[in-house]
Amino acid sequence: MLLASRAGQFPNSSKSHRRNLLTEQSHPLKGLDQLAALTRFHRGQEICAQGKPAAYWFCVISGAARCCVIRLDGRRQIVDLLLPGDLFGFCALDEYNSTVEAIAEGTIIAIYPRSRVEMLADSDPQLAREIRQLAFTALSRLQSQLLIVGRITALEKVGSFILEMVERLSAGNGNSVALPMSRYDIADYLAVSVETVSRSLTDLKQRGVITLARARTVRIVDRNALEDGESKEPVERRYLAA
Amino acid sequence: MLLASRAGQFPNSSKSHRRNLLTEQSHPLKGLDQLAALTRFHRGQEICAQGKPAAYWFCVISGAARCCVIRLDGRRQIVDLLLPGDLFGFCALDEYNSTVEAIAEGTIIAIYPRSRVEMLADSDPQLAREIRQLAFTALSRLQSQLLIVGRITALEKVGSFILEMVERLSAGNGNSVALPMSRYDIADYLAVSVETVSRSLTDLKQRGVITLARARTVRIVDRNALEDGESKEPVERRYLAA
DNA sequence: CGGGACTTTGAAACCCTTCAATGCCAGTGG
DNA sequence: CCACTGGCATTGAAGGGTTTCAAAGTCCCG
Repeated sequence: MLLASRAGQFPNSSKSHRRNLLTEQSHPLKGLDQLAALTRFHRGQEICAQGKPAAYWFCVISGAARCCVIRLDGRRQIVDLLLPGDLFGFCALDEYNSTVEAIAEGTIIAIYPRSRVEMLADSDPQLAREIRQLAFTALSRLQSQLLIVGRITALEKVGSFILEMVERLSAGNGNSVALPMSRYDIADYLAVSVETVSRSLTDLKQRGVITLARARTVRIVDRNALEDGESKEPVERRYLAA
Repeated sequence: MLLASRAGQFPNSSKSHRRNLLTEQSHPLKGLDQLAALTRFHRGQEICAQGKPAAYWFCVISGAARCCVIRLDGRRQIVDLLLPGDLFGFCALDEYNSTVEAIAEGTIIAIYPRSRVEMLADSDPQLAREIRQLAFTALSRLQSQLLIVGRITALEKVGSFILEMVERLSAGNGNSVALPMSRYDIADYLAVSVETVSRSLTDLKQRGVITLARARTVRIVDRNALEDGESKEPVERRYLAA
């Protein structure tokens, strides 16, 4: 029943994918693989919609997605960037309070029927703990974003954004990233205009802090400059902390 | 053991309070009352600290608290405002990633030993669901804040802030609030300067959108103006929406 | 009644948004 | 194969909003 309606909603889902990907890729909620419907999404395709019944939870297997809210004035705010391993679809009420769309072409999402997972969690405390853990991870993602959006200058926002993306997409090591999202996405994530994002990147490039092989390929040259972006007198602060 | 160390850490906690308040006040996690240590905090007093082991979860019984992070440059960002009924202290790792301080004098917090609550949740699926629910509520609080901080002008930010505070402190009905926090707190919550907060409030007052009986007593006169604050041509927008 | 924290107001400098236009790149169809 | 189209990215200039620095005003509590 649930599977049937889901198959109708997400025509690309296939069981052949499942066997390959869920065993190859590392992802949380391993214990739920038999409940997961793996589905492939096109760039821009909607995964779940604000206002619709919150019947599923989702996990990014590969690719990327944006969780966004459209304001009354038409502006879009991205309230979460979802990368492989991230669980989403949580909401306090019965309806999704945001819309999620795939960013990368061919983004693969594991779709879990919420009520069945919750029933399973009722009898499996370990699973319940994993779900809590993933919710806490979502909380800390949002807090990080709030800290980035709360910075003063756009240069700081873009700098922190690059650091975060390198951290999350390169698994901590490495200094370069292939950003999956457009300047528009970055702008709506940081709550600044597209032009400002572009200017900030150009600025960072000209200062020798980053290089841009192609528009979306960022390499960090001077990590300290990015990290110190938060403070105007980095040296002073370090003494205070010590 | 846990109780002993806690009593040392929070000298104001008392069992006499517990019996009165936990029965009088409505709060979540009713089933955990026997684990809760009710503690009273002074204005500005620290409830939990960034970097310390995350051994407790907390619930605001009365008063208010701010969850904040200090940046390298010394600026403070408030990443959550905690009001009666809000659960906090969740974190993805083993240490708190933010510091929580009481805002109102005599704020009362229920303190739960995390490991014992989690053990209890292992054997009580209903409790596990309640905790998840409260975590999702925390997520949606954070998302709301992100939407407010992501607005363009300070006037919009302050306007949304007032609406949110009326909503959360007056339980939805009523048009006036006694804000428990200072302009500095509001500024750090909205990521703008104190002066801008003050100017925005003055501006709203002079436009007849709100009145300020005393500095922290806000009454909404023209709710539409606040809600339309997201758009620059409120009249136009209304036509669009219709 | 005074001190201290909180709040408000003013003016200059700076940053961002907005509007406009150009440049870049890939995919499509002739 | 090439021109064309549309989405994405960059750059420029003007205007407006916010920060910052400075100072005065207000309120509460001891």
